[in-house]
Amino acid sequence: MPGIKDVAERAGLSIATVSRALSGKGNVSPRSRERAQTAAAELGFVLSYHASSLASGRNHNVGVVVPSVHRWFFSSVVEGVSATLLDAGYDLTLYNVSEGPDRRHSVLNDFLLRKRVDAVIAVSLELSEAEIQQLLAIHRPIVGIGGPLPGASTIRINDSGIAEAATNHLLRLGHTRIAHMTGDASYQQDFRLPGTRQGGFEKAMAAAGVAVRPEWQVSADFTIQGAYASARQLLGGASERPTAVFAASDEMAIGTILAARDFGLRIPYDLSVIGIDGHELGEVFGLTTIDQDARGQGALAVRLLLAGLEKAADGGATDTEFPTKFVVRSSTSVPPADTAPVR
Amino acid sequence: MPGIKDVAERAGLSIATVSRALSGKGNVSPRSRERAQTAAAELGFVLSYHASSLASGRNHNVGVVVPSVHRWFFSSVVEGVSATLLDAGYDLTLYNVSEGPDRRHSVLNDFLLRKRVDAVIAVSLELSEAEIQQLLAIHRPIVGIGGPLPGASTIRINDSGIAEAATNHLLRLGHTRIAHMTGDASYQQDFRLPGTRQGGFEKAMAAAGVAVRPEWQVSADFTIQGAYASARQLLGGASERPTAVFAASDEMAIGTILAARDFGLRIPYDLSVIGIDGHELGEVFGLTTIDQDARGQGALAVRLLLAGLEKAADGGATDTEFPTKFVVRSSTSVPPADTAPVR
DNA sequence: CTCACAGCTGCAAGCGCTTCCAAAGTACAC
DNA sequence: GTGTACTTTGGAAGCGCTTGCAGCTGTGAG
Repeated sequence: MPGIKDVAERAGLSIATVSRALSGKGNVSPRSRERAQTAAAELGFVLSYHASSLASGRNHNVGVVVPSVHRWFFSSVVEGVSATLLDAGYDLTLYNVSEGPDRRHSVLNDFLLRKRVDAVIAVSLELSEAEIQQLLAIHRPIVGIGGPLPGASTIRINDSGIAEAATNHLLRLGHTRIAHMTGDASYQQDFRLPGTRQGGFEKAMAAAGVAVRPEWQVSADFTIQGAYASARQLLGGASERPTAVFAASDEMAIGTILAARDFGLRIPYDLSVIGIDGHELGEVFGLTTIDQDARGQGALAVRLLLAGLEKAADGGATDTEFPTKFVVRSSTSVPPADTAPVR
Repeated sequence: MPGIKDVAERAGLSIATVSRALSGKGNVSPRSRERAQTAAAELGFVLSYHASSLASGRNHNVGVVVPSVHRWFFSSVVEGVSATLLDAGYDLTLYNVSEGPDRRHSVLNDFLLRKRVDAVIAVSLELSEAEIQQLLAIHRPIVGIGGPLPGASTIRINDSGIAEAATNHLLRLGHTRIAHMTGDASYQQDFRLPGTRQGGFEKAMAAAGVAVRPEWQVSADFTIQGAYASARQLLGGASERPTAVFAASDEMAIGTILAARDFGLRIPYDLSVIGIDGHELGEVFGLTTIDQDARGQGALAVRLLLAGLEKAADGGATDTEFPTKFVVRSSTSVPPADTAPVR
């Protein structure tokens, strides 16, 4: 394996100059730069990552901690992060902590803290106070996406606000019998957010003077299949049926639609459904939703981090609200005429 | 930040002994080990990743190259890989090359080759001859999953065989009007496998003496939404309708089911559908499928790699066929009675 | 009691770069 | 021609560990 020394010899330059030429830092005459690059190319030489990092103290590597890359939101974010990082010449070290607190703990201790990363992006993690302290203690830029991370910069959407907007959309259409499917991920403690969306729903309902019926408040695990099961209960029960469902995620909205179809309910004539996310499948189901550009959030997170890294600015924690977009499709409309089906 | 030196002083040992104690290599008396560990813990010291790597020549990091973490198969594999690597104390550097050949090229050149990884796992990548050579040239263990990678070890399922099995399942039920939805990902050159599954389908059909109708051979991009669009064409056309569809992936099978429902077709009475994958959503749709344990494949890949790394065995390229499992649910049954709906 | 051997330990030489520093070269104005 | 202010260059000191080597200690056998 050729080393920088070999390149230097071949180019007739000193090691120092080759280093500067190849890394682009410092002043090097165009001629020297050219010669260094040529020599490096001829030898098939690339700088050793570890040696560079050790000597310079920089890693060009950011750690991304996610609950599970297998889920829509997280994999979308990771795609955005990945593309942006790669463009910037950074590596992405992925920590998929789907296996619970233990895994999370070992990741924090054995990996992140081992100075391997210049920065970390934490997606929707629910960390303990101690864990947050650990993270902050390594004094590296951190940004949290979609989850509270006291002390660090965060990117989030206005969960409460969009939940209100979604609910208001239904209310304005004339619905009063509105169910809400909230996210519940007790089986996996890493999730976040149910609260705020539910809060927005309740706020909008209260503002409109419409009662929230407890039996129409259901929950699911954010998956299509989980929502499907919950929706079957909601819609198939002996009690009165809602005329609209606001699901806290598109996947849950889709699960709801599937369940509704099972009962012969037509969307949107018999039941309106609205979600949140901007999931690719939304189009197939004509799903009205509020699009949060997950990839965009990932990309933004990287830009924030890199800005922080370049300036070495400890710039304090900023809290960025990411914009969302209301997408009206065909899954929502006015409620059934007054002769609505009520068993 | 404390260094190993500080630990050594505090423990009253030499740097060398502390290093051996903490890394677990070499002979250290239990007493020294204990003291080193205590001192390290007290100081909150962790070995520097880069320094260790530089000095030892090992990285404890494997690169994973995938076309897109946003897709079911890939994210499943990554989860399996991630969990297994984390257990083994390795880092996972993710290269999500969804943006085409350019991105792939830069990943190979600027990242993987920079000696940052001890090994690489390539998932379903369609690499050029030159790219494969590059990969092999770095002399690190490589394993390919679900894609041919001449010269490297691979893990794959018997695509042709399971496609035959799926087709035979339909044939045995009495179907003769069988459509096949094959995978086509021209928009993204990184994918793999359409060929072999389609081959298995044709083989089974030929063996049964059943004609393959060209108009019943459709393709989609492996997504639910793509398959939905294709299936609408297939099922809504003016021509005769098949009584069964074998889709090359579960997501495409689900897209097909959704399209069928749009036309009022009942599954499986009017149309049988079978897929391949073992997708979580399969249960919701009662989808008959052939389960390839994607997580398991990822885990196996890691085990193969680590085995190779430990032994420094150049062990030669092995080709492992990963077992699959036929899962019969409710989306397949006998074809409609002879008075089948034919327009 | 001595010797061979094995287990421990510490010294010091790197691993392959980056970057400080000082020296040398270059350009321009006076 | 001289002085000033840059730009460009090379020497060399690390970055924070790992590990070969040699010395030291303790053990059991002879």
